[in-house]
Amino acid sequence: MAQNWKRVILYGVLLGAGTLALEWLDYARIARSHSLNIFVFLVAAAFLALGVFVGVRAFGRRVEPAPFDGNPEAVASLGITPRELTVLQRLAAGRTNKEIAQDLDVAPDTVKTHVSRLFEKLDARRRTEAINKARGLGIVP
Amino acid sequence: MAQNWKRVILYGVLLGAGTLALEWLDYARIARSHSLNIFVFLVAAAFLALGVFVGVRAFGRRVEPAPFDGNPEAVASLGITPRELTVLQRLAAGRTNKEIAQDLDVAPDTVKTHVSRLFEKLDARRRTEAINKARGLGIVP
DNA sequence: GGCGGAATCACCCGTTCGGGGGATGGTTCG
DNA sequence: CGAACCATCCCCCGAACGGGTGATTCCGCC
Repeated sequence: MAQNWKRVILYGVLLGAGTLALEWLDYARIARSHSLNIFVFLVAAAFLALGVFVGVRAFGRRVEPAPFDGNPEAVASLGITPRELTVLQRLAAGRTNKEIAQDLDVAPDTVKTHVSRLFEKLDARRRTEAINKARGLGIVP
Repeated sequence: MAQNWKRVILYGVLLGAGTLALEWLDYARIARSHSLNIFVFLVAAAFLALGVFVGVRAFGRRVEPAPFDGNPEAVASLGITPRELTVLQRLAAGRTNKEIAQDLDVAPDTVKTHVSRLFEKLDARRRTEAINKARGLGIVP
């Protein structure tokens, strides 16, 4: 949300810059010395291109239910600790407790504890359930 | 893909219509009787709006890796049977073998067989792995 | 009419999960 | 300092999972 405002301002500035650039061209002189048709065509083409660019950049993609930004809000509101988050990411990657333990260089029992806590915080009883809920929250891709 | 061509043609026609509309306005007369500034501004604004519209419609969203259409091609190429597919969908929903058995009104051992075959066909050794691969192929949401 | 694929079910066996419980260090904060 | 929290590890135990093998039924197809 915060980024959207920045985006709007950015493109507003871009539009202003484009307008100023046109002024700078001293278009009236061009229009007098050349065909008005050509000048208007150039203006139209330039703004058309600018419009396409702005349209794509400002309103393109998006919409996807969970854009996956790691959703720090959800992580924080659920009280998921950093260590638990790393475990959750590997859990969602389909790794076993033992594999996660080797990845993180800890004992399998430690991973079990983290996973159990994750189950509580995500209100899940199985790892597949935890994966689905984490995905639904955008915590995991 | 086929729809994209239609889309390109449609917007091409739209652009042509816009240009003709401008001609129809007898812009030269307007330009002479009013300020050239105003006229150019109007043209720019109109094409800018058109550009945004075209940009959003032609290039908006898209891109999502697996649009999820149930991907019948992948299902067929992997030789996944209809029954296995229904099992796979529930498997991906995070249900246990026993729950799936109750859903489909069969014995748990039957579900185990289907799941084992799915593992072979998806080249997975764990259900979490199977879920990820099926998702990557767009077979499940 | 037999042959193969599918769906169904069964049994065995070893591994993994998941739920208890408890314990130890280290930090941070009041 | 003590409480709270985090991370780490241990043990027990029942349930679920996964691999292997085999059997039956049904159906379509050559």
